[in-house]
Amino acid sequence: MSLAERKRQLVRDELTEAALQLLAFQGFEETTIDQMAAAAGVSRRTFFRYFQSKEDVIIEFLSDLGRQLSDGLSARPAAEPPAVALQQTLRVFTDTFWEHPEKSRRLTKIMVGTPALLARYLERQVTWRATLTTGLAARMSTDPVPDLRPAVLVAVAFAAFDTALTRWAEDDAADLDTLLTACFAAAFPPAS
Amino acid sequence: MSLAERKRQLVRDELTEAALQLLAFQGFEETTIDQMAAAAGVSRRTFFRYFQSKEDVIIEFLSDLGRQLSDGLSARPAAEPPAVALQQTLRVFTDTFWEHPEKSRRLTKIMVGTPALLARYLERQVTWRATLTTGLAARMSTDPVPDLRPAVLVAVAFAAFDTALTRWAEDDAADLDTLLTACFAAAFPPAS
DNA sequence: TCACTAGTGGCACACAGTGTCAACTTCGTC
DNA sequence: GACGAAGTTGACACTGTGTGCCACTAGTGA
Repeated sequence: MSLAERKRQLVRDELTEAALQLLAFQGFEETTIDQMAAAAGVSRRTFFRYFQSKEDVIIEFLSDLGRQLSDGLSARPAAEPPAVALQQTLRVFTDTFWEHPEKSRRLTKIMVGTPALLARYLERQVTWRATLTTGLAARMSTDPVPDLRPAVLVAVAFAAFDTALTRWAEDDAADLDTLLTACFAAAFPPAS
Repeated sequence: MSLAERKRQLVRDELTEAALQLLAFQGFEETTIDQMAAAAGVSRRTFFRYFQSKEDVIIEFLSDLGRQLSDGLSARPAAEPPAVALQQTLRVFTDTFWEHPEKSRRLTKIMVGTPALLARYLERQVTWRATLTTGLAARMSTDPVPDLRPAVLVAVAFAAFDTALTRWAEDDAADLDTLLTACFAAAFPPAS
């Protein structure tokens, strides 16, 4: 990695860390971009050269998850039933979270507890759903336009995931993997 | 309704109608509040006395649906299985839409197609989910905190609903009720 | 006629986000 | 080491959202 790239990464990290520090004891709404930029020692204009919006500082950690998700689904064995394949695909989240457990939880709590951030997350989820739906339709060898099943299955999978994630953010003692398994079991009853 | 109230309603209607007119051939992002206010013949300041945000002009039509949803669920017979009760509860949407079919579809299309509006809708759905979860837990006579099933069932119901709604917005020939039934059938397989 | 109230417009302000430009750093090339 | 291209930055200006405040007006009742 070149010097310029490392410098860029440094500023980026400084910015996110400063943002998290401020958010921790002010809320998200109460923290201004000027404060985050000042705390990181850069100008407001520079902030927007690293992040597209105020929300992006927090949401960024799930930026390239879209590609990972579609890759994950196509990596699952073709014989696997949809519900299992989807559950395993959504493990990219738990895997990513596992790299920085305490930070992930902190971010998730903030995200779930802040309407503006939750909205951005859900907005992004819509695009993930679309890609996974086409992927699932392909492996089910059906056309997602007349056949609603792929879209519904993906939506149900995310419904289970969101429930697990929300609970995980609320309950510090909970384990995300356990919650995920429980939610998928409830969402996809044994018969399916 | 008093004169003052009717006047207020008049301004409100004028404002939403003006907004829809503008949105129809500009986008949502491209339309400013100044334009909407000017088109309705009021000041920008007055706009914010009727709507909390730019999004609210469009999203408003699902404002008191939260209460209707929880009322709807508690009105369902106790013996009814959760999946059926939830599907019937979500009919408040189709019922509401049925009052102004063409307008509802227009609004839904705009909503589904505009990230900012979709985000607001999903944000609101989160609160609906919470209230329906407590309601469903009560009728299942279980505690939603350790028992994840109520939350998951509600989430799955909305997953089915969203899929139906999205498809309905995309396909002009489709019937929302038919789509809803199909999505619920796919989300809650006969075994459950 | 005199308050009282609700609705309104106008003004100022804070903040998010974008375009532009001049200054500066980095890096490869001669 | 000098030089120019390319990338990074700060400063400024500007649009647009959303809010607080105050003065004005119209209707309402005493």
